[in-house]
Amino acid sequence: MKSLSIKDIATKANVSITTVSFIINGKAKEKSISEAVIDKVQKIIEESGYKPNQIARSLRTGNSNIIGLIIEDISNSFFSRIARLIEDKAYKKGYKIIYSSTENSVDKAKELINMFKSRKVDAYIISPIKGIEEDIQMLINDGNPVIFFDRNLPEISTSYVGADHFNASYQSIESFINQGKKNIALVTTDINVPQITERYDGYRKALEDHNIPYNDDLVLKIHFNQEEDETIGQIKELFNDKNIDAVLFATNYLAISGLKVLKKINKKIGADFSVIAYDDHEAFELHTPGISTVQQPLEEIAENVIMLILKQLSSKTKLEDQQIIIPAKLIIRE
Amino acid sequence: MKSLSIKDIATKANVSITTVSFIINGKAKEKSISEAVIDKVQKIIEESGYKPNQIARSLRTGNSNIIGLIIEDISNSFFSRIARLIEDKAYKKGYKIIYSSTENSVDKAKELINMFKSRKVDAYIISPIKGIEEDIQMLINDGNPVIFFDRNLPEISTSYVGADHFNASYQSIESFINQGKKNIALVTTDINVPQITERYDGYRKALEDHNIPYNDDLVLKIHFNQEEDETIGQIKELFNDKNIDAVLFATNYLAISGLKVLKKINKKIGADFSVIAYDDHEAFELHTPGISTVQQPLEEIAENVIMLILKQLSSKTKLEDQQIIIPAKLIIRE
DNA sequence: AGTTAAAAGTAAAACGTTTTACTATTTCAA
DNA sequence: TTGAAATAGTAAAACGTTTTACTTTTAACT
Repeated sequence: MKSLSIKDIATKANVSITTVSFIINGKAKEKSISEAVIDKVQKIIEESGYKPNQIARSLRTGNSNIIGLIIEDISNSFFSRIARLIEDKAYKKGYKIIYSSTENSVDKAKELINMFKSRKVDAYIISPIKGIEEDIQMLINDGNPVIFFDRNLPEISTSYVGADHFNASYQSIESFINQGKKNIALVTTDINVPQITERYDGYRKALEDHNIPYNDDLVLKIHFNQEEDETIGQIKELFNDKNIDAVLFATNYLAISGLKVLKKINKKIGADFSVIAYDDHEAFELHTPGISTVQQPLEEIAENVIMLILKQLSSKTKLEDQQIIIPAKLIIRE
Repeated sequence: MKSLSIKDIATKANVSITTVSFIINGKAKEKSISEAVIDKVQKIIEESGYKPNQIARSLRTGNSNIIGLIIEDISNSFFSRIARLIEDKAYKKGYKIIYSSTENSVDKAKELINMFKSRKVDAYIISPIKGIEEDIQMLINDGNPVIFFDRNLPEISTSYVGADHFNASYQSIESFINQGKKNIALVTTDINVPQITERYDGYRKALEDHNIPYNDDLVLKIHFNQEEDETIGQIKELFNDKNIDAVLFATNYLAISGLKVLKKINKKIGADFSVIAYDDHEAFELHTPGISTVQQPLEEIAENVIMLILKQLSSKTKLEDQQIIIPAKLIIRE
């Protein structure tokens, strides 16, 4: 069964296609279409269940009312929660979100950008990875609104919304130090983006400011794409071989791997071994004892992302780039 | 900067639009275009970075190479994990997935269907909710491939892939009984879909088969859309007021609320109080003691969904409906 | 009574593709 | 040397909208 077109409606109502189009788009008044005709056409549309073909519409107008969201991995709870919030807020403004995961693959990221481009999404919300700078610069050059969140690419100048990773990390380490810890480890990834390096910088600076010598042996950089088993092995080595009394995990999935290790080697979290995880997760609240975490302000991040995007979409001219850094919250659990 | 069109390429190559189109779509040979021309055009396409406008393409061909995925909530780990798997597999076959959450709202579900429809997605993968039967029936009548997963709607006849909820639930309860439990509670939701009612039926049947009287007081039906605080309150009441030695949670988020209650009232899981959760979650593995769970076969579900969809998409005729029920796995953790 | 302005509506081009039906040239067998 | 078949390619219609520029009718004012 072919679906109805504007032509069918026009025929049924005995008016021109143009008239129907004006009515659909709420321009009837301004184009001086009579009440009688408006009512008639609207009734027919209602009864027939006609919905305009968005593809034809996009082809003609050049925009789609769709915002593309590119993230690392939708099955990571940080991203899925933020995706949900962004979707919610965009939806209320009449925008739809389509999202896809890069899985940290440069090739897939590029393909996704191409797919979104050839589908003419109106704007891009991206948690970027290294290696796609050129592609993104092209998007920007072509006049597409692009906004980064969570991660940033210093080479690209565009708006960015993210948490204050440096300070969150600094404060975490400081809280360890205040508890009297001296041998503080950092488990992080080797992804080379500011969002991650800032956590490292915060770690280092906090040690330095409190006159604790930095020890490279206590920093474990996990390769970003490896199997969890391998990660667990490396963390186990760290915990077994080094003398450690506190550890900061730079992402929630690293923390989860770390907790699995602790369970396996039967090491208890307590007075002589403290843990803080970056990015909250349901497992941390439930854990006994509760795992302290750095909570990213998801709601605020989503809010600001959407706010910036919508502002740009409704403006004729290119707005100035903004860097919105939102403090993260250290949640201490016992 | 306007993006290139096929026309630009044709002009540059000094050939017709038709020729370029044939080359792009790999029909050059069959349409007898000479090697020389093919090479020339391909080189130009390569150099210029031209990408066909998918919108125009969709408008003309009537399909989009996009599959719409409608789920309840992308921030629920069951859905986000399955979404990721489906996305992965579809991607490898050249299909893109766009997904959106219904949040258990009939209105939003209907809107999503309309949005997908007006964007001409090639197929629909839906975890359905009550109240959208009519809309889905229309999709099917219009000849769209539709496949349900996780949940089913008995009124609609279409393919379905899901876990064997009845037996999973039955086995869970049986394992309680084998441990000598007598007062077994069920915490479930009041969503009225087979996927949920089967879990209830399995619970009841297992009790019955082992001559344990069914007690309505031990079944708590949580309203599907309420705040977590309220849920926690109700579960707390159940745990405090009734004499219970085991509990099956029918979804992972209910189990998480339940674990929070246990932590709060300081009730320990152990010999005299057992727990099984439906749908695994990282928190369950990490929990001390580990929480036993019914693991849904995510990989197989995703696999079968995609397999059925692709089969339908590549077939001219409507294939017969299939109901694929996959056993779930009871994981006992100590 | 004649002019102008407003009201009510429409024809047709354009968006960027795919595809059908066609033309013109070359090859080759009889 | 003819004519059929193969080769190499193209013009134009169609997909379903939006929008510009236009026409016709009615009303309003001198």
